[in-house]
Amino acid sequence: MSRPLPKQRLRVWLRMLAAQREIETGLREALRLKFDSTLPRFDVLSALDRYRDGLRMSELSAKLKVSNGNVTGIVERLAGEGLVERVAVDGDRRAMQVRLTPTGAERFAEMATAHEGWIDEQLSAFDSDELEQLIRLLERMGGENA
Amino acid sequence: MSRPLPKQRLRVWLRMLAAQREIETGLREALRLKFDSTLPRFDVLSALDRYRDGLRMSELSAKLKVSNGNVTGIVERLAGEGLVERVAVDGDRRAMQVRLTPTGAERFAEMATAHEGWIDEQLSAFDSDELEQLIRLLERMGGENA
DNA sequence: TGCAGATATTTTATACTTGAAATATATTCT
DNA sequence: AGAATATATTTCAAGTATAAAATATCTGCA
Repeated sequence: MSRPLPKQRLRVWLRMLAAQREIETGLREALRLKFDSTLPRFDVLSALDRYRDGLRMSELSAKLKVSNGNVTGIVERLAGEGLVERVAVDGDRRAMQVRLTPTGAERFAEMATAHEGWIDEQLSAFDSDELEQLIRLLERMGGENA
Repeated sequence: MSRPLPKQRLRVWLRMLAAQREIETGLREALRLKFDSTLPRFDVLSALDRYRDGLRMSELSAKLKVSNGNVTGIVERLAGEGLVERVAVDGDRRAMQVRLTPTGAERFAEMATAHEGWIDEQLSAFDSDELEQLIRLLERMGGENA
């Protein structure tokens, strides 16, 4: 005799929000204290680290699933810090290619190491099997995505 | 021969972020289109709906786990829409009690019904057993919380 | 009583986020 | 070529979010 499905689903959703918020709060603070940075900036650096040739603004916002205007601001700040650079795309004067500077790459490497450690702590309660279970379940959440 | 634990944990985290973002994007848009409202506002109304006598600003921000200043702004807008009201707490002139207006209660009831339906859709892939599994796993995520 | 410290809330500065409008450049079609 | 349309990006307005400073009030204690 379990509760009705819709309520159960709602409960899962609320629990997920809570877990996420808690972990994110920790990450945000750690990033601020250790690197004087933020999660959105980390996300941008992370995407650019994976694509060393750089990405266009629109590719960047597509990868991160945030709006174009949003990326404009974050990249602007990262450029101000000397961590990324914007170069003209030849053949299309509308477009901008963004990529890590050497400093940015170095910086990101440090941040990524720390980041992985923090997540490892936050999810330390789970063993390999449980993590696999989680992945499988989470992959089916929302819709038809990777 | 599975991948190292820290990487696996990172993968779970990233997958969780993705799922959450996707669902939230849908919710946000639905709330905007159907109710000309937002998720943060919904969250505040939801908390006040559970505590019909009202909550103080600080109780509200504690429940929602957002900063005090943040709640100030959201409540201000909700008050402007006539959905909540702020009343002085007698015995403590520093404090403010916030509660739903009748209009706010009505409005929230509609929103809550729709909200539950949206979540039900987003998590429609899961049956009762899987939802229980998810709850149990998510409850262990982060730290020592409910 | 009166003041030192604690508490409740708002204000401020800064950043992030979106959706929509604006700008600039490309492309397509006749 | 020139106009209409499409694409890439930025700008804008509004809202959300935090941390820290400022206000206002309360409490406990000398």
